[in-house]
Amino acid sequence: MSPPADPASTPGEGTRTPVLADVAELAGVSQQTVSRVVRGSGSVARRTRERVEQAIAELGYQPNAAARALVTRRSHRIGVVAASTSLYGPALTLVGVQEAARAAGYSVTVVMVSDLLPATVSEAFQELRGQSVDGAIAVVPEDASQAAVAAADATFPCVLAPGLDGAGVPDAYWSEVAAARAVTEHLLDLGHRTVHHVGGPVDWAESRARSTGWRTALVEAMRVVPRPVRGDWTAASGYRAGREVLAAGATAVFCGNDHMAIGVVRALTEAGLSVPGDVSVVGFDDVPEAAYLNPPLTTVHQDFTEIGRRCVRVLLGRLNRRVVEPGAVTPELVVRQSTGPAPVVASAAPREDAPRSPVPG
Amino acid sequence: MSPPADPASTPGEGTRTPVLADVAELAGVSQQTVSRVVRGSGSVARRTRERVEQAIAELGYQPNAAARALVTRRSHRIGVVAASTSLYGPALTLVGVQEAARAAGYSVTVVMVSDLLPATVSEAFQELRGQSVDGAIAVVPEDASQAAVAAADATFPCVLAPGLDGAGVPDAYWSEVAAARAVTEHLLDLGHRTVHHVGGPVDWAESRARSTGWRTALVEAMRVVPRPVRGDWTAASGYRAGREVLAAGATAVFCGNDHMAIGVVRALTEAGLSVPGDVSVVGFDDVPEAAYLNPPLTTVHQDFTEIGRRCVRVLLGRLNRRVVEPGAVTPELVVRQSTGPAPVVASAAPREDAPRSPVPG
DNA sequence: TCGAACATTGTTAACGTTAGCACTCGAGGC
DNA sequence: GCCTCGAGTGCTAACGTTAACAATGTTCGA
Repeated sequence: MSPPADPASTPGEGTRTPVLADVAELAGVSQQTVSRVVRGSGSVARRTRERVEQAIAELGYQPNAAARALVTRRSHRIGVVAASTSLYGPALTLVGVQEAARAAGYSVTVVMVSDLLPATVSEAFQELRGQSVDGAIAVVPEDASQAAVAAADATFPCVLAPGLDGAGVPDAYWSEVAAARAVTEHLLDLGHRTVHHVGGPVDWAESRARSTGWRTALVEAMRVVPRPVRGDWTAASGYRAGREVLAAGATAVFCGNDHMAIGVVRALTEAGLSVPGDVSVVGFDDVPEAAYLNPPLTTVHQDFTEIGRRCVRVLLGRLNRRVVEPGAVTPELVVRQSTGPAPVVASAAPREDAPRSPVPG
Repeated sequence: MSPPADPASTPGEGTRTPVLADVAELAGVSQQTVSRVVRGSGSVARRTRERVEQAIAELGYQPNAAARALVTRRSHRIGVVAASTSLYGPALTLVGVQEAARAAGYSVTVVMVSDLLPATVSEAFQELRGQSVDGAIAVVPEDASQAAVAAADATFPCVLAPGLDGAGVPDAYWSEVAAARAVTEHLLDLGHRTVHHVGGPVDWAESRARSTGWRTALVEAMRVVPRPVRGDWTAASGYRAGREVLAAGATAVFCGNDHMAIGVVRALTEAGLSVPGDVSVVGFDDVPEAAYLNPPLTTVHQDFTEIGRRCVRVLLGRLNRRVVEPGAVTPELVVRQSTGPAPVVASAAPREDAPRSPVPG
């Protein structure tokens, strides 16, 4: 067999990368015609087109994005500002953004921020503007970013990840509130007198939505609302929080995310309590391994990828001066084995069927 | 109080974004002088510089990246090709890449691939080349990508994530082999007669490195080498694999990553076995929640972020025609509570001190 | 006092692409 | 046969920046 006869695969060392003019010369047409073929716009005779296409293939020509962006004022690139962590939610949202952007012919430039100070986030947006992206998505669903997004939006189109669209509270927010309510009610239905809460950082909108849903359900059912414990999304913080709610005598704990729930379960187990025998624990997000934990975790499933896709849809709509409604992605309660009936308090107390009476204190 | 007197924050609707010429006119100098101030190169009189800087601030000028890239032939942007999943390792590596790139004044464009076919990966690199990035990093540590990277590297500088530098086997590979050996020896030292293995996809270099280390340790200790079971990194696949090794009567299982280990532990627990009482399980990667699982998982810690940083260092070095040795990041065995002494086989058998003799069959 | 070296600034020509207009044909209606 | 129309094509001027060179003064040693 002879060596592969693909000239494009061996550009040599001194060879300049081909430009429009090279293709034009080889095909014996003007640059403009080549440009028309490349962009697929305007009318080009079939024979000419074929000749040009062959020349392109032969030279391995690829249009220069910078030059195109310069003259078009469109880079076909969108920016994403994301929290530097590898949190499950943001990571998956990014996947969705990628997917949708690529499908629409856009590439994605990511800027990660290490902290969530307003200044840092603003700076990230400035950096993106400097990179001449067409628009940006903030996957930093933080309060801090809200102001930064609003400010940056004056300069170039920006979208906040959960779907907050500049004004008004996003549907996504209320979906999470509803899901958190469902979780709490599920626990109450199991006979727990009240539900403790291990929330995420208060400055995350998601955190607040979940806490709000939990509190609302409790208040509506006229139960005591225990003081929520705050974590930072990590299992380590969940562990610490777990020891706290343990000391508070909780029988049911709703956690702001699955990782914190893992930590809570650990703290409980270490103290000799069984989940769900003694204490029920619920997470949020439904990380892929949630179903395989010990015990399999009851949690709320979220379609983060879809959230990312919708962000792109909204942003791309904005670029074309259209307003696209993101619509809500409904999170769904997934009951597994970390939740169960409330433990019978007194040792030999007869099993009550529905201990639904308002708590004494 | 009067409204804030910051003209930059309210560019209005019809205002064109300012360009070099605008700044030059306002400052009463030539474009070139402004350019020099912006780039910080060349010599500019102090007074002139101050005047220009003020004009820049007043106009909120920001250089146009596209124009700069066009003339400089440097976009100051690097590309990353990553697997579309939100796997812990790649996600964290990306964080490291981001961090280092940003520190060096580069921004990062990410292309995610949904599958790992050579054609798909090659296409991703082509797309990046079209985006005129200065270089690219493959965080798709897959065999398929290796060829694609090599091919793309002919066109523009590319680096493969674990540190494979075009030729030769990377240090990173051997580090993983060593770590896997350490795991296996740890298990053997605990008295297990052999160690079963739940590996990742065979076409991942990491997978093979880990499997190789495991096999080597077993062979050196003259133990039977059980047929490894393959998973796909997910807990679900680990669960299925767990049932297999269970049927094979394993007393020690080394998993290719933590998530599969979670699945294995689940399968074991479900079958009424205790970990580590009946079976010891080890993971790989040390995801943050590993320490809080039930039981806390013995695993191998990896500094993925550092790997990402080093990739950038190597790539940026390449851009400046320097060869930078990535160096190896040594993974470290973290012993927690999922590993313990081998169970005593016969009910009342006297406890052997070191059951190190070669296995019967 | 003169010229050389230097610091500072300006002028001009790229970089690779696309938009806008102008041009050349052949076909078809009158 | 003339005019109009449209398809197909080419020419020219941007887009916003930087590199290379040229043109100023300015300073300093001889």
